Amino acid sequence: MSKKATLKEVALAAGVSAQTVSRVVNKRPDVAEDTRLHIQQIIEDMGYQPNTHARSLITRHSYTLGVVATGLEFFGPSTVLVGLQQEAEKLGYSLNLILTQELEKEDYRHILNNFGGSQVDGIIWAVPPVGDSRELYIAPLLSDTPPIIFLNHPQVGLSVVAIDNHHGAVLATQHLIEQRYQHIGIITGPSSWWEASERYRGWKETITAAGLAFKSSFVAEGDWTAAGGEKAFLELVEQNHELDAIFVSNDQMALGALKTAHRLGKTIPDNLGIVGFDDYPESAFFIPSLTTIRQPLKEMGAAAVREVVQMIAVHRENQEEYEPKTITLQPRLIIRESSSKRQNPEVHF
Amino acid sequence: MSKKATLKEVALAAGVSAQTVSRVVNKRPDVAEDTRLHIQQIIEDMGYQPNTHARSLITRHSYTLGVVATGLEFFGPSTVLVGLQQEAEKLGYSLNLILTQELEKEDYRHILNNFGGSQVDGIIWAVPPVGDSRELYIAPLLSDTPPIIFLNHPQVGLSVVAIDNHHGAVLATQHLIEQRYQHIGIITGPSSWWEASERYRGWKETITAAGLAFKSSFVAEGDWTAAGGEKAFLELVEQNHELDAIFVSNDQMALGALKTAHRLGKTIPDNLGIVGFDDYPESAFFIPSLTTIRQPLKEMGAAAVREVVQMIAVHRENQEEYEPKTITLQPRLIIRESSSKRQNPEVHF
DNA sequence: GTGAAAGCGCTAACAC
DNA sequence: GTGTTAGCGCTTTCAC
Repeated sequence: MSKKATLKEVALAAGVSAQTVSRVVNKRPDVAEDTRLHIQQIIEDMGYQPNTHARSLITRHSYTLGVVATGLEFFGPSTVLVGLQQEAEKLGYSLNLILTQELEKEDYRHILNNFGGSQVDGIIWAVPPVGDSRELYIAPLLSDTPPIIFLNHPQVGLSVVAIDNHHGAVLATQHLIEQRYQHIGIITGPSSWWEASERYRGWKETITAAGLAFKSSFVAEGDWTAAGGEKAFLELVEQNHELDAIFVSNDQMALGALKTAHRLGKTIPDNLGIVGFDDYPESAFFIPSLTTIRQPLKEMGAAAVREVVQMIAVHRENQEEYEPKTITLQPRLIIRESSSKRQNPEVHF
Repeated sequence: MSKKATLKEVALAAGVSAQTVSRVVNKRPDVAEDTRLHIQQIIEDMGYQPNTHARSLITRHSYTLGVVATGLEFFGPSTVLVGLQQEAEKLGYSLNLILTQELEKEDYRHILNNFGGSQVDGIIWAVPPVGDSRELYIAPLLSDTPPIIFLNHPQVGLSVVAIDNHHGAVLATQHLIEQRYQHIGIITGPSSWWEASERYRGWKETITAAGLAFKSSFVAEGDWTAAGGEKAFLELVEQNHELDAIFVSNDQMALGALKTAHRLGKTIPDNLGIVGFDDYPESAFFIPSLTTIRQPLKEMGAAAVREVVQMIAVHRENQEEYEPKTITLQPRLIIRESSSKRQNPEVHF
């Protein structure tokens, strides 16, 4: 009982050869029905579980996916992880999880080496690109790694699943314009983040296209946290008395903005319209409830797993490279109180 | 380049035996310094990575921990996971992550079987006990599993790392009493959850000990969500006009309560004191900011990993069982605006 | 349908 | 210090 049963032991107990047991375990058709039933019974009785390591040693695949992630304390990344895990489980894969703290070069090489030894069949890169870090690690990645897919991460010549951050920002800004706000500022994420700059781009293009004023003082940089949002909000309103709406690049910073607006006696949405980004579960319960952009996070995780499993299959059959693919998912606007001027009926001229 | 180098190939290239290379890879002392340097160079050149599966096949340990978790979309569980992963990495272990959706029997057996085959050295059970589910799966666990540790999960005769939920509730309730609130209600989590009932117990004992009124109408059950908190809050205030404080069993439900109080024109903290539980990162930015109980979640994860690694070591040396241990971590009170009566100076008679 | 032999990549035990 | 032999638990190939 204490020691695990092996294939050989099952074979011995069943009075057949190891191969026959192997056939039963792997559901091969070429086993007599009697034999199969008999062996299945013995397997059940002995509580036999095939050793996946021994198996993968010979089959060359582990049915394990390596996931490199970060910021799991936050809603976004952890929701993506849920999507990854659920889809992986559905497709018979398990997940080997690595978290990074710092986003520097040394780290990455180490992680990839690590995956090299642990025989993952594919890698899902769920660490956001910050600054020029992607230039740093792209080179060592290209040779000798299993299929790899990047999440929310522009990569030339590699497969990517991304949410259309630019379009999300456009939706948010357009909505504010439709609500007849005229002077629309932005609180961005850290400028070194790709996602932050995409959202900024969407905002800027939209207000410019609508003929609204663009001033550099309309832009304040936050750090994704509520505290940072508070600080950026103060900067913005102190420097721009005319501002009547702000697109905040995530919900946490928007919460900081909401709180500070409340403290300053600015009425939202009447004095000031606010739209966030992410759709935290709590955002519907902020005071006032927060209009925001919902991202299909679980779907992104699931799509990444599906794609990388595809890549693995192709990689195995033909030795040739898989055609890099970019899958883009669309976010959508969730309208709540923080952006709906009450005295402004929904009339557009 | 495309095919991975093996030990044998390195040995061939270095003109030594496989064994010697193995010694170098495993940092054994009994290798001549010259040989070691030479081999290390070749290893570097060939980009050799030892195959962990082959290794664990023979050493009998995989340096992998199985983690069974759920609710990773939420702050608590995902923060615990961060603690788990960080400590695991520190100790040279990687994580094999399984998420459960439903908390029923079938599921569990399947998961454990799965771990059986994938050669995890230990298991961390991070799924909260709900109802009598623990009775259902405890039996099959006991035989034939690697060392296992439970998080926030009472288990007779097994190792556990838990946060003292009861004490946290005592802290919260005592704080409200010190603030001179007199009629203190509670919004609980689902009664089938162990954590919820522990918090309830702490509240009840504390108000009773203080000689305050206990009425069954002072208790409303929520479902951990903000929407549930809203509903429970309405029940509570409609049925008890005298209520002047509520201990809410988590911050999300507290947020729902805060919003509803605001809508009903109840002033917090003056009309009504609120204390939450969890200390979400956002709780400091709620309106008003939320007094709450902070749990050492990362520490819990880290402690669990340390403990299970201990258990693995003992399990390997002496065949005898490891002495089950219960590690209890203390939460602490974080005082903010939602519980501090302004007109009430801190005078105790 | 079933079995025997060989070997995946590595390390344990022992020889020298 | 270093090499040789054996074998972890499994699947593949090929024989019968």
